Amino acid sequence: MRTYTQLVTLGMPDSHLSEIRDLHLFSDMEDEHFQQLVRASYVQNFPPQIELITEGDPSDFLHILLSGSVDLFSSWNARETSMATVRPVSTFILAASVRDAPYLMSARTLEKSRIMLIPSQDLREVFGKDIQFAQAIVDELAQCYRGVIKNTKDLKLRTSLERLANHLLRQQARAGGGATFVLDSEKRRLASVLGMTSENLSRAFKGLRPYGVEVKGSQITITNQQDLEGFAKPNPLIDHR
Amino acid sequence: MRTYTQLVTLGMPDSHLSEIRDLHLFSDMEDEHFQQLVRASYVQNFPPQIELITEGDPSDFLHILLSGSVDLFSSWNARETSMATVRPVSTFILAASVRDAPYLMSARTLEKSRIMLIPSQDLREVFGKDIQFAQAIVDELAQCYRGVIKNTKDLKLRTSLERLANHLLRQQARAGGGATFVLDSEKRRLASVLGMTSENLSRAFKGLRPYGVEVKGSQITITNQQDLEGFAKPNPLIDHR
DNA sequence: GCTGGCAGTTGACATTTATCAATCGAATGC
DNA sequence: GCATTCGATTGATAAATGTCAACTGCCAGC
Repeated sequence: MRTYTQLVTLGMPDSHLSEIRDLHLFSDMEDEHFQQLVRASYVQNFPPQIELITEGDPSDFLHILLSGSVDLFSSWNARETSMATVRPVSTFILAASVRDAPYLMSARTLEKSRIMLIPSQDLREVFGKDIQFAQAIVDELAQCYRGVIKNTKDLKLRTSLERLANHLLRQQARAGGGATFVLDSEKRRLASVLGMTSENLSRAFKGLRPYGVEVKGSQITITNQQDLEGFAKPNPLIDHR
Repeated sequence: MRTYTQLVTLGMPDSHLSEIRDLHLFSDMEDEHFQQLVRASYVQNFPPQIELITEGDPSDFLHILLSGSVDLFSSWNARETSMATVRPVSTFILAASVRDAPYLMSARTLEKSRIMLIPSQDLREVFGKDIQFAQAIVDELAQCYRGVIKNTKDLKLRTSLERLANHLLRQQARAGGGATFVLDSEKRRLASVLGMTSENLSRAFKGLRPYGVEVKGSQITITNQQDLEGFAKPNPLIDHR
């Protein structure tokens, strides 16, 4: 297996390698240690709709999404919810890897995706001897933690209409701040991420019309920024992402 | 201020010090580094209902609750919700400290509490030179992260009745597993933690009566363990705490 | 042993959200 | 070009949850 691993790794284009090296997680670590991680890892292409990991399974690899997109989701009692969307270039399930604990979420590709896998064991080994890397992992974990806390506040303190309004404002900002932008996920996934049904999302979009939100397919136009912000009341302690 | 700090620190009873030393977070670190942290820190007693930290403020200290209990809560738009209850001996707002970022939650004492405060700056300094400590922080952070993820799953995948049922099962287990146990917080706080109103919690308790839950004040008796578990469907990927 | 205050409960009602079924509409395949 | 499929929408309805007001019961303080 290690042989296969190396073969695949050798096939990794330099562009990807340097992109990974520049990730906050790796940028400050010793070159030798980085090489050690890369040698142990491998890169693979996945088609859309492939379940990469299943909640409850042991966490053998830290995953790094190089291109494409991945849905993190969870199930219980025949219900399912989208927890987050991973976009390149970033890691996912870091917490499970460092704790050597079972995954709490499942992951599936949304589109064709290129993913680097670092064996959790190697991750922990390098972690133990590279303080810069340790620092970076702490930073990344703390950021993830804060992200989930913000999400919890969003869920507990806001109605679904308010969550949608703030989501649109965040997405608008990420898209450059223009009045018109395009939703980056299916509406039913968006509904699940926001903790509602897709029917309810449809109605929520209508409910935002009085505040200056126009919807045409997946294209959103905010015709009255002030009104929308007045309703959404965005807050850096919840919404800054 | 440092003088005051040291004075207070010197007044810390050894029992507390060794208890802190045995905390997972500190147990493996160099003695010298531990001493450095302790010298920089101070310990203080707070009466009940004191707001220790306010969300949005810069995070100057890592807090360690030595005795008493603390409520972590958040507000938005005139609404408020309890995010978690901190019980001794454990840390809180670690993520904000290591990131040097503003608090995302406020904290108030629920009862008379003894709290140790470690300046975030010292924390980060020692962190940079003690790999064991770094390791422990990563572990703690990862655990916190996983806790919040579980909470999010609880909120998004379960109804309030199901959340209450599972909460009772968890609390029962923590209390030793007997059929009768006592709730460890006010019902209105419990309601807020579970993401519901206190009126709704009252009705939820009634709704669990058919599954063998008897309520007398804050004393709960589970008369039919099987029925309750059959309804609650507890799951280690959500409920193990 | 009153009595005021307060957490908790209850009932009536409003709002929010989910469910189910039907339909629309754009994209896909033959 | 037409049928099929699937996501999205809509309407009707049900269920869950929140709100408001009144009331209960217990405890603390005089």
